[in-house]
Amino acid sequence: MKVIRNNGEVYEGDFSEKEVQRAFWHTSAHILAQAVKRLYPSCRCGIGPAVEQGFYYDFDFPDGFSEDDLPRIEAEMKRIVGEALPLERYEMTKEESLAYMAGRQEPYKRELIAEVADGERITFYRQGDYAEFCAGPHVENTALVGALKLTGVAGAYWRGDERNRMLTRIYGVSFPEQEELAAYLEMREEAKRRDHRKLGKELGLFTLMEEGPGFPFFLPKGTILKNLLIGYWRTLHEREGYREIATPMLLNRRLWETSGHWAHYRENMYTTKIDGEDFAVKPMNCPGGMLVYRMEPHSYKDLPIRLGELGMVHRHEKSGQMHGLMRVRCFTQDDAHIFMTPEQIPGEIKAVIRLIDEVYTKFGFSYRIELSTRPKDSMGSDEDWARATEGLQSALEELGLSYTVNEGDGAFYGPKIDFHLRDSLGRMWQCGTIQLDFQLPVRFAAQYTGADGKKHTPIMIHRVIYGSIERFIGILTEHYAGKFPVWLAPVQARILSISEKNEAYARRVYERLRGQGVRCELDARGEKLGYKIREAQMQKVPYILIAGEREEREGRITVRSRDGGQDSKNTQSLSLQAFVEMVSAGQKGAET
RNA sequence: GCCGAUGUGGCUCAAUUGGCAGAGCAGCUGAUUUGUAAUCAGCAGGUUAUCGGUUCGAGUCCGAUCAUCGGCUCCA
Repeated sequence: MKVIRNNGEVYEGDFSEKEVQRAFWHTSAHILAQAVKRLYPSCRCGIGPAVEQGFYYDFDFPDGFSEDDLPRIEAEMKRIVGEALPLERYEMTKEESLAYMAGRQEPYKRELIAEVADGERITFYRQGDYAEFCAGPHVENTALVGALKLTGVAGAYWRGDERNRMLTRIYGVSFPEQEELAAYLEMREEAKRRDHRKLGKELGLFTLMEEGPGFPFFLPKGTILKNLLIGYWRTLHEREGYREIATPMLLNRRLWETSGHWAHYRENMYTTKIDGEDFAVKPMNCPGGMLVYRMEPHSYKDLPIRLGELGMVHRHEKSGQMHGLMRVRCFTQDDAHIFMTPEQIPGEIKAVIRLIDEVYTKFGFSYRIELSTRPKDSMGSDEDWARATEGLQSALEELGLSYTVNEGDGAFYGPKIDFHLRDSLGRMWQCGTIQLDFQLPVRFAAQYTGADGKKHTPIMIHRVIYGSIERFIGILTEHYAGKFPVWLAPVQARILSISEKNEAYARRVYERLRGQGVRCELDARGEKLGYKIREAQMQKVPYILIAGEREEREGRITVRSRDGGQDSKNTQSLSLQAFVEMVSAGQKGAET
């Protein structure tokens, strides 16, 4: 497939190449715009780039737009593909293109052109009756788009700024071949099957109620999962020299003024007045941790002090932002605050990065790292920010990790390293974060006595590994498609009786396994075996144990796994002791 | 918060142009005593998210509110 690059050069490559894909999708976006302009001449065009999976185009429809219009547009796009229009690249000066645009109702395009430096050449691409100011690259002909589908409509602010007008964004995907589109749509279906909101309901993990939008209820099985994650976390942190604390949920306004939250984070905080005093529900754990540190004097010999806290925080997120367990209004952070001397910064940061890597690797995640720098609304001196940012950056570089820089995305008190994990739909979610903070210790007048006998201000790290246990559970659920490894499975085994005759034996097996610490359930209902197996498999219980007459005679059980059907690979006859050993081998996952 | 969509028993979904709210699964009762992905029959379950309006009549049309979904913006 030939790609016309913006310098006029023609490059030839396969659709599997990133550059060709982007050009292909970008051309698809132009076909979308061309179709829309043919059907809605009064519509104004914004921008239409290629994205990770497909493309979109932003339009300003003067008369509004609804999803029902998509089929018409899609049909027109197919017509344009059928017309096999060649794409032609040409240049104009800025002045020429502004003059050209003046005759057309395209205020958004004009705005973009006006920002180009004077005297610079501006490229346009033309396909049939449609031409557009565009930096390319493009594929050479609309006929190459063999399969396309418009996948959705959404509002999007012009240039991503919420003060601007909201445009209508139309999303689509396209491929050279029909089969590739079919494969893509099948992938989307699989993602839906893995959706943690669906699985969370089916597996009885959690629920959300109208009475508490954004405040998840953990059901018994979800609570087991949560507690197992916490147990693993505690083991790790004990090994790493952390001590755990628990600070109050509701604290006086004065504390939040000291920390800066009252000034910088107020719109996200739940507040209340009690006996004439303002209180806030904690949106972060750090001020509580600061108070604990400050409670008694410290020597440099005590540092670093690592205080862990599984703290539940509440943040009033705007209504449109909630998303299952991934984005909620109250969540448990696996937080810790590390107080240290400046010399200890590199070692501590690297230790936290290694710990995060250990945990993510254990669950089989690959992750993306971002370094976020000083935001507009922040406190502290430029010098401190520079030192803190440099500290994080050099730790990443010494460990040889690749990362991207996210300008202006830091916390208001310091820069941060973020770790992002992918959900089943390919959306990235921030989980782990390491934030270096020179501000809070000063604001709280935290101190330690140095070797020189003088008072010094410690440096502080805020860090989380899971990020939010809620979000982490959401991602884990999608990652495993609900089939949690044995050590994490809320129910590890379900014992099925075959008839009333062997109910007593099934019950004995159940009691015995429970006594040995296996998380199990008994299904002794008067149903047929096939029915019970079906249910156990749909619940994704790792081991399905059959306790019938034959097993009773031999004092054994038949073990069937949750995957696949009945065959020798999938079923085996075991003694109870052998089964317990098998589970505890899987249980090893809980250890570090 | 913004743009667009959706909201019917616990769950998944029906209900012609506005005309008696229905099914499957789950639940309960009974029968069946079952050998590897759904045994049969009966019963019960609803102020159609909430509030208001139009109409002889509203699940259906209109308005507001709430929640959810796809995005934007923001974030763990």
